[in-house]
Amino acid sequence: MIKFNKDRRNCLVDLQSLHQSFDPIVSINSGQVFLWEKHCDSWYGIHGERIIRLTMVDGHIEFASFPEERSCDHKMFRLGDDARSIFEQISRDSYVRGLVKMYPGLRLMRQEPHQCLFSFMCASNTNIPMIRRMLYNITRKFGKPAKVDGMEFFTFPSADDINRAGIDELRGCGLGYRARSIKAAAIAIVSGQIDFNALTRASYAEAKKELLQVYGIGNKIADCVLLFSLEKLDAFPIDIWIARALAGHYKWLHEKKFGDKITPGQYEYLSYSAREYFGKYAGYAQQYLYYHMRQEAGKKW
DNA sequence: GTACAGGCAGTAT
DNA sequence: ATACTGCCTGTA
Repeated sequence: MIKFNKDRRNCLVDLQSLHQSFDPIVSINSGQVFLWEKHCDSWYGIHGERIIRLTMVDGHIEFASFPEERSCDHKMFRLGDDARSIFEQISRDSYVRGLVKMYPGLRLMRQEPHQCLFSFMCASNTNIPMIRRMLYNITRKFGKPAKVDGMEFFTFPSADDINRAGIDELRGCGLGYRARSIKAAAIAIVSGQIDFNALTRASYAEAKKELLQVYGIGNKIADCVLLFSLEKLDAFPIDIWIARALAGHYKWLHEKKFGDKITPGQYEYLSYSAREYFGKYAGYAQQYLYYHMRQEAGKKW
């Protein structure tokens, strides 16, 4: 079964119909949500070269990818994860335990690394509607058109596609100063300086070090890519929302204060502490904290 | 007008 | 190490 909240970006999916034994529902995390749209009874998303469709049919979900790819759903929604074990781990913390019950289906979604990286680079110092606009423009300008259900979508361009574009063309997508960073990231990927497969096999520390070499990639963006795309489930990205959530609920963080910006020192302290505290699935805990903060704040996606 | 939005890099202490 | 600043662009 698939459920849609009133706030249209939040998409909940029943996993039982997707052959997951443990828990019922999955929700799309913030990173990938940028390019999802609802048309009629279906949600359509861009996943690299593919268009994804989720449809509610008689109480269960129908998953489709265009072009079709076997076990695409399995990969995207992390159906191979041992959800029970993960929830047990992060539920050692009583606050997160409450959130796991409150949002029983929230999960991580596995994203295409380059799409994830470019998306979070667009997200710096701006808001969701702007991010959506930038990415929408990028897909229309550099992606390939793909027709699904009579509607025209655009795939997410490869690093190569982006690299072929000039910085001015990128700016034309409304990226502003981010154009330079995105170009630099595209070059890093195309040149092989950043090798996502290698980084997936590498340790958290090693992979993060490599990502930070690239112009435009800092702590936050690196941790997002590590968590959402490079299998580092202990990565714990810190943004101002998470920082507030941590400060509001965890006494052991109170000695450190912060204003509306997070300094590198604070980032290091918060992220490291959270990884130690929540354990090897800290990133899952992060998603619960993040999601709850956004719900509380009543932000519209 | 001006403050602000889910960072980052460069420069100066 | 830490603090300060500029940066595109749109909205309130």
